[in-house]
Amino acid sequence: MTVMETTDRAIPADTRTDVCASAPPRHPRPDGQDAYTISEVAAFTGLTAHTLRWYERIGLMPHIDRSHTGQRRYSNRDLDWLGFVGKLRLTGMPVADMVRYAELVRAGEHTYGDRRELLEATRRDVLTRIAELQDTLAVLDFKIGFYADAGRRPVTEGAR
Amino acid sequence: MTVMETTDRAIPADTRTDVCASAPPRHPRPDGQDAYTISEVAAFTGLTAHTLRWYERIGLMPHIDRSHTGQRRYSNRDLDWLGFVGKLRLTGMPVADMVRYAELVRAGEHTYGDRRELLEATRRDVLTRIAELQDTLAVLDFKIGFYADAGRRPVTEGAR
DNA sequence: TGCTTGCCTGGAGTGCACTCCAGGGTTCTA
DNA sequence: TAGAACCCTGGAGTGCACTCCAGGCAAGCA
Repeated sequence: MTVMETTDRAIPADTRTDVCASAPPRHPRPDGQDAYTISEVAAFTGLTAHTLRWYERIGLMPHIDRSHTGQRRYSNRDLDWLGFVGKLRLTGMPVADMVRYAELVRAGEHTYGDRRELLEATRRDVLTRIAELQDTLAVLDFKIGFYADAGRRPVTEGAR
Repeated sequence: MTVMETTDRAIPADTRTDVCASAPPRHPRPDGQDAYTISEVAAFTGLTAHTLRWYERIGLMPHIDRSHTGQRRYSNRDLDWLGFVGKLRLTGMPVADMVRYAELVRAGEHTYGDRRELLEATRRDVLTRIAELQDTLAVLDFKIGFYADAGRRPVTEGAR
């Protein structure tokens, strides 16, 4: 195990639980299992099997194990990665940028700096988006307030 | 003036400034002018002229005045509307839903209830998105923290 | 043994939100 | 009054992120 794909993987197993306590929650998944079919993963993640195969094709996934007949067998590690990708997707990050991050992860530890930069840029984007949304919320509240008032006023007076 | 297109328009001119004081800020625009060419509006809003024409085609804009030669002349009211549309766009609302809202506005005052419902649904979406983004922020901070630590540790120890 | 279900692949298709084009008229500045 | 810059229209094209299809292999089971 030389390359880490998500942060908690880098931590030795004996100290793992402590760190995971502060780590974000993972996708719900059955215990004691580490090999899932594509349809199981689709059910866990909410993505379609099509999308999972497509993610692999474009280089967004690490290498996925295969059964002796060639069917995909996803590991818990893959599920972690998909969980993170899901978060990035929520930020509106283009898939191409996620692929770039995935490439950095595959490239090894010497890309830590680049990875951090990319995540920090994403972080700034997220903060901007939150601010925009809060701004929008204010506008919505203003308008909703207007319509609420209008509903309380007699129909003939007020807006016109 | 029987139909209001944005809330502040419904308020008589003499009481307007009071209400606008609590209203969200508008697009910056020159004073004492109420007719803008499409390229001026493009500059104010950040949209392209193409997009502005397309918005009109799909029914997202109210009727836009024309000069005697047929060129569009946008009013301050149109700019207000575009500002609001911009906010809705930030929420990720599909254009089709915005068109629906625009239709309600065109339909008249009896759609106040529907408009309010639509805005309240949007408000709920916005709150959900903000929560998702804050969640994502936590994940990003966790990972950024990891990479920051890794940078402070000697290369040979730590992650592996 | 046949049937259903699930999975595989490369490649084509879809929906959304623009974005551009061709061909032509209008407005501004020198 | 000429040339550049701007604006008009209908319709076609683009990029993104999936989404689906055809044709075929493999496993479970009645």
